[in-house]
Amino acid sequence: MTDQTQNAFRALADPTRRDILRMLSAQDMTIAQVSDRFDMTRAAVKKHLTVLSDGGLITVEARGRERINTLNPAGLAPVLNWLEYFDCFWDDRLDALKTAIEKDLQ
Amino acid sequence: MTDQTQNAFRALADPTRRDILRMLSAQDMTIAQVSDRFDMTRAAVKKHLTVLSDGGLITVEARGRERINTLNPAGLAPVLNWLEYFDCFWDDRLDALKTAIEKDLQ
DNA sequence: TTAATGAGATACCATATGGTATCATGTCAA
DNA sequence: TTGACATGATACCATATGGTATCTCATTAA
Repeated sequence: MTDQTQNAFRALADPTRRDILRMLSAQDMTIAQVSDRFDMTRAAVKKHLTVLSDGGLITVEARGRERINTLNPAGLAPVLNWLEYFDCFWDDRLDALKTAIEKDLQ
Repeated sequence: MTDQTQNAFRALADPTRRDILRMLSAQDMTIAQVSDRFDMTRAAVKKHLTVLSDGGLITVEARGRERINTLNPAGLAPVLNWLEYFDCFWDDRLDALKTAIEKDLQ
């Protein structure tokens, strides 16, 4: 398996990082903008962004003295690819899965 | 989101645990059987199985003095549910995603 | 009954992780 | 030029994590 698979799974393992991804899905943000939404220091948020970048889930682009963080949905590919391996089980137990999803949504 | 979401993502974050899930997709296994396939102690494997169980990704059933570990595909539901949030981006960038998946498969 | 065996429980260790504080650097604006 | 500001970098801390060793318990087989 590629290293990206591990890096992506690791990046997704933290709830703060998953929240950041959702925020970035709405709009690109600077580090300061992301930090404003969390009760932690900018340095801590910066660390999370580095992990997300290592996982290929975001891209960072310099714009003057700012750094624009952008969601990179393609970075989820290794994760989806790994999960696809279990598709055959979902065929068998699709009903149970759907029920579980609906329950989780409640 | 439910606690199961966090527990499931955390369980998937370790490569050993992902390997265990793939093994269990082929057949149910006792702790000893799983341990035989890894270069680590039974106690370490047992810890991983506990994390997988906490994440709802496997079920454990006692049979005599053995414990049968079984894959629970439905436990992936919270993960899939979370990932579904990004479906709208995949619509936009489906080609890039497919390319990324194919690249990851190589 | 008595070992042998599969698993659970606990203590312990090294390192990774998530966080802070602090200082340095580059860039924008007056 | 000179601050002010967004970010980078480093050192440091507490706790989580992945691992081992060891002991105990329950069950199976001789």
